[in-house]
Amino acid sequence: MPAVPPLSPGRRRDAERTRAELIEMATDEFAERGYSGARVDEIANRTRTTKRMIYYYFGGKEQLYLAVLERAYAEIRAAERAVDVDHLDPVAALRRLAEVTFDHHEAHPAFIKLVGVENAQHARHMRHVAGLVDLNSSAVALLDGVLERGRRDGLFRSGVDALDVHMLISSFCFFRVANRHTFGALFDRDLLDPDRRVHYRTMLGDLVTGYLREV
Amino acid sequence: MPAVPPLSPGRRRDAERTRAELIEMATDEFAERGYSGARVDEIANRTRTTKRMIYYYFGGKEQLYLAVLERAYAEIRAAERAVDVDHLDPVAALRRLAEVTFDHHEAHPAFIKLVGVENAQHARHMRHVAGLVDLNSSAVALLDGVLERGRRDGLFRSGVDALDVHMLISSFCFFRVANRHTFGALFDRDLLDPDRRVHYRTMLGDLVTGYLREV
DNA sequence: CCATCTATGTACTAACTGGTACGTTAGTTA
DNA sequence: TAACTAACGTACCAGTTAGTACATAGATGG
Repeated sequence: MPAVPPLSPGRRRDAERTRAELIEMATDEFAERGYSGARVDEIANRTRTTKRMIYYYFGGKEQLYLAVLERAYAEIRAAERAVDVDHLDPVAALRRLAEVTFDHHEAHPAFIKLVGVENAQHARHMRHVAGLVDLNSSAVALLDGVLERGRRDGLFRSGVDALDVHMLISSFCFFRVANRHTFGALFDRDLLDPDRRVHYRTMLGDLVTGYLREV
Repeated sequence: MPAVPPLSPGRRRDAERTRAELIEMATDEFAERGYSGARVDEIANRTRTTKRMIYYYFGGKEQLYLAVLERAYAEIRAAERAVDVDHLDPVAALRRLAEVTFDHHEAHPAFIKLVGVENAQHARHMRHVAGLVDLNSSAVALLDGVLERGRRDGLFRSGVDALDVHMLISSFCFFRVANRHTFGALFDRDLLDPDRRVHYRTMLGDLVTGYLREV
């Protein structure tokens, strides 16, 4: 008789699965209702386990929230690493980076909401998540390399800070996702309408490259 | 004996003052803690009156929040009306409009937070505040007039939507205020540092006029 | 100065909510 | 297969919080 797989799919007790399921559902709940609005009971009810397990694995609501933040940023890390801009000319590379951010924001609304939740709390929790600073700094370093290449080639003007460009890209992408509801209510325009997606994606590229171009 | 002023400043019972004070403090509390995070008791404690008055004047937490939202937008309405761009050339007018938005965002962080709170709730309450749509539409109409003038003078390229320009301006200003905490934590840069204020204000003007310029 | 209504304060309650005490079962190992 | 431990579930508690019943004092008109 061959040994059954060590972790069968119908397994009753599976620490990893329970943990992952809690984080998954907690992500939605925290993103949807904010930190204090999120209900521990509701998170548990969405899973196949009980509230008790939140305290067993994480210790409490706050630590669960921290775990959610950590995983959300870890996912972005993975996505950003996939970008390879070295074989593109500076202008195309800049556009590519902006587009990756654009796509990422659109594909991860829950993450965007978590960023909003964190800011509402003055980023108090985020400071406790190790490695975040290094991660994001490297993203800016990548951008800085592209700008440097562009300056050398005489394509970009000098005196432009990479972090400012990153901020510009982020602000455009963030606003489109985060504020779509008030914007829609005030101007009757859905910023996430698929028919306008290409338009805004191109607009962002035009903005960024336009800002870098020599006058 | 002359009659004392009908509404003396030290007046014990003053419905208007009590109402206004409640809205004032509720604005801070809702902006700081979000809708569900805000505590009715805390709002009352910040005023010279009691929680009872919230129910007496507004009916409940939700209606108080609505009153807060309404007043916040009414204040902006007044500020935006003060802008007079007709005597400026299109490029200068465009910069001026962007700067007014920039300044307004910086001066009203509580309002920015309320916008975030509203988006977190899918703008559910905002739809019930009458007159908001007209107000904001007129702001875009103003912008549209400037763009039209610029096109006629051959200064701006055609095919640019006023609402898109408005979105660009808003996104830049909004992000700088709303996300300063996470941005500061991740990149160790305070976006609201007074020393960088002029830089970002100019950057926004460059961005907008650059986007409109013919290539 | 009296009658009346508006504005206000106090003291509650019912429901909610994060957290926990305690018992039980599944998987593992000797 | 017995003993042991990690994983899990139930039932509950204590603190909090939006909302309210009720009493009362200030303003106002006659």
